[in-house]
Amino acid sequence: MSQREVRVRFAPSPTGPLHIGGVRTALFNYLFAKKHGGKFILRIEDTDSTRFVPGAEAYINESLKWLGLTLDEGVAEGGPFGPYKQSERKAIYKQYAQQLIDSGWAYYAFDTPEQLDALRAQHEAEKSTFAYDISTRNSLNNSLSLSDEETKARLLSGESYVIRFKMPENVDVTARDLVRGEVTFNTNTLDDKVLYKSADQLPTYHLANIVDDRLMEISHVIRGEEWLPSLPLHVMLYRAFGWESEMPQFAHLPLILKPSGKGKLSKRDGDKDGFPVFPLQYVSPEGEVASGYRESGYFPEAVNNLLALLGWNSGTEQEIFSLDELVNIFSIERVNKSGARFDPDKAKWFNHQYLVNKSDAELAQLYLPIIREKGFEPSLETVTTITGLVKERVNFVQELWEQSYFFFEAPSDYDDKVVKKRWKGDVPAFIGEVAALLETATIWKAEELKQQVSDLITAKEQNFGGVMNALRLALVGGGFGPDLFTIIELLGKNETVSRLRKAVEVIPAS
RNA sequence: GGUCCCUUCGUCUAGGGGUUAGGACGCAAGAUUUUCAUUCUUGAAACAGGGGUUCGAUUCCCCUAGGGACUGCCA
Repeated sequence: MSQREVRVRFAPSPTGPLHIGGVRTALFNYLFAKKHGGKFILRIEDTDSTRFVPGAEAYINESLKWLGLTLDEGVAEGGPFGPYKQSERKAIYKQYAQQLIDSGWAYYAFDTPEQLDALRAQHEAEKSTFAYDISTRNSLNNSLSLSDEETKARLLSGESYVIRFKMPENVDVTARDLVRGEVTFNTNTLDDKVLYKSADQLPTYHLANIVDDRLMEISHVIRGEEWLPSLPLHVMLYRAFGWESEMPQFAHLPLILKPSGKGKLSKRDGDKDGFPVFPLQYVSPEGEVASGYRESGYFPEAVNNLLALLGWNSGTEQEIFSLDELVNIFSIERVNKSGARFDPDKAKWFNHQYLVNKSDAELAQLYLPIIREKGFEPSLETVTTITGLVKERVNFVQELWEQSYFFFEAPSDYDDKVVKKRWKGDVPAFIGEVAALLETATIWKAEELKQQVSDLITAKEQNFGGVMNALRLALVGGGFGPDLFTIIELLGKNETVSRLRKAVEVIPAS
């Protein structure tokens, strides 16, 4: 590779929230840039004036920020190659489009969208496909089929037009892709793409992308595989401008596929598979709400980690990586070619790993607001202790409550299945005896209490497991929770005895 | 339909001419914790098919099949 500075860009269009496929592309760009000591740039591709969505750009920025993908240059960050928003670069593109016209690589076309739609419909009816290409361009309304006078007259009259690329005939275009190797296309299968539209004085993606990557000195274009079909067009554009020898290198990332069914994951998949497709919760201008990883309780580190392993792997058996570790170990050569199906279960597992690895105190800080919302005001130490007791069994901070609510309030109902299995025979009566025993206890320590209860069980010839489960039922309302005597110690004598008495009174023996 | 891309357990993947084809998620069983979870151990589970090349192909080549992307005055 040359000595050229690595400069990569993430170039979303602000037509809505970013989805995790886009986030993954951003992440890989970031990792690649940082790995090579280069720059990570955000460029807003808002050349479609009709699809602008208010708030989308802010959403993109907030998402990157949440994930810790720090930008070196961008709309808000500025930089020596600005502006970084294409709608603010309007004046730049026109001359490049003109350059292509002048050199014969492009032409004016006056066909209206309606006319083209009609042609497409007509061809479809005849089971063929309409393409604006070498086979049809001479019979359509453009500067190739019209006389120079006619073209000039139409332009002068202010008739709206479009500038199309004149795809040359029968050229094999070979491009090198960093993940796929060489890819070859023949220009006969390509059409004359629109590069510029007079209606809003803006280029289309294709022109803007080439011009900006050139002007911003982008060294590597890392984008999704959905762009692979336009690679030959882009190469031809570099060729047409005479920039081919300094063209960026390309890497097309495999797609992220839906967990169920077929096809690539899309924004419209929303929450229907029970997991978020967006980094942050998104409320559309129409008021529709789609959930986000952040609001669902995912840690940003976990999201980065799980996304990194979708389409890339280190070649080792390590699966948990911090962002810094990823930067160190990332390489584009180890990116996979095939699409990866998103696995919601594994995503949760990743979050679990990060959650468990956080200190009890740190998690307690995150858990405390939830407890307060429920109306309790425990000390941070208490919450820290409780968090440590149950964190192994949850994937998300918000699940901590369902695993530990009984430390704060008595169960209001009891799991039927457990009642049926454990609350029978002379067990309820014996629980009453345990209550009486505990009431007289003088040393309120888990080990001590366990000893006393065990002695009572032995003396009364009860079954240890059965009694323990019944106690558990009475104290937490079900068959779950951490070590029982730890719970009892934390609950304190009054609360423990009162819960046992209440259970004996309230739960019908079966 | 056309063009291009892809194909190892259900999923994410390692591997790569000779391997008991490895790991992770999930699933199942067992152990331990005289209670729950954790943890541990074990198990089931894959080279899409057919042709070559080769002493030998899961690995290299070709074909078929399957999947995917693109096919807009969208990105």
